[in-house]
Amino acid sequence: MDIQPSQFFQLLSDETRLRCLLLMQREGELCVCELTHALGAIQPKISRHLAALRDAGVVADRRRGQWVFYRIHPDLPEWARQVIRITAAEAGERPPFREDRAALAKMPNRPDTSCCS
Amino acid sequence: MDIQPSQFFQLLSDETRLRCLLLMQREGELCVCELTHALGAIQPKISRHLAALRDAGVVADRRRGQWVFYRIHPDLPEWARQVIRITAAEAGERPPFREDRAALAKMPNRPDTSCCS
DNA sequence: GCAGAATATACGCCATTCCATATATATGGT
DNA sequence: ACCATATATATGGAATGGCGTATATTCTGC
Repeated sequence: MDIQPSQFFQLLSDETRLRCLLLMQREGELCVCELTHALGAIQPKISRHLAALRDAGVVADRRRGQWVFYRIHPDLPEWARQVIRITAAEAGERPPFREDRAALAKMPNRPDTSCCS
Repeated sequence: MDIQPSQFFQLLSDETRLRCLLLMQREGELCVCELTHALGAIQPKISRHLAALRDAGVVADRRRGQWVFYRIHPDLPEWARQVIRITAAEAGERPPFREDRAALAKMPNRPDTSCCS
């Protein structure tokens, strides 16, 4: 579970992937439909980008019922976690990242809260 | 002189650019021929990547005689400098970054030292 | 088993990026 | 002015990457 710096940065270079990662950094585990709603994107687009992050070991996925929850991989090397943390601190209060969190907060029927686990 | 995170990461996602940046992080100012020698790359390749970094404000250039020296831009935002620093600390002792420094150290007639300034 | 919801993948298309070769520009020494 | 060195850019081709649409898979509730 090692990742080359250039590959890691390549994954962060896409705004959709970066928005997903920063959202996970703040919110913890999120399912595909939450990310889809928060970013205002179509589902295959989110799934495709999450697959890229998963294949590289940057995020981990966990199925719970019909939902699949993604989170920053617990075994992600510390330097990579630091990069994500620093970026979240810098950009987290600015568009489009701030708006992503706002949209997520307003999402109705979020799987975590709407139903028993 | 502001840079978007995704654009910054896109620039770091190319190994040639990353090697140049980490080398500048360690060595300070370097000219094109030093980077060309250290990476074992052809000159237009190095120039092209340096131009991309310069156009984004990630590095600054300074002409001194027939040489052009590049360095990490002094006005680069702190979060971006941190990302570079963290990456240098992580990868600096591993290939190919370690070898780049070794090759640079063995380079004959480096412009800084071979001649009066 | 079937219907519907959530997620994943396949496909074709377009945009971007990287490359090496060739050429242009700038500087210094004579 | 001329030549050599250092650097920059232009160009065309190959590879990569992102996109939306369509479709496949996986699960839940019945």
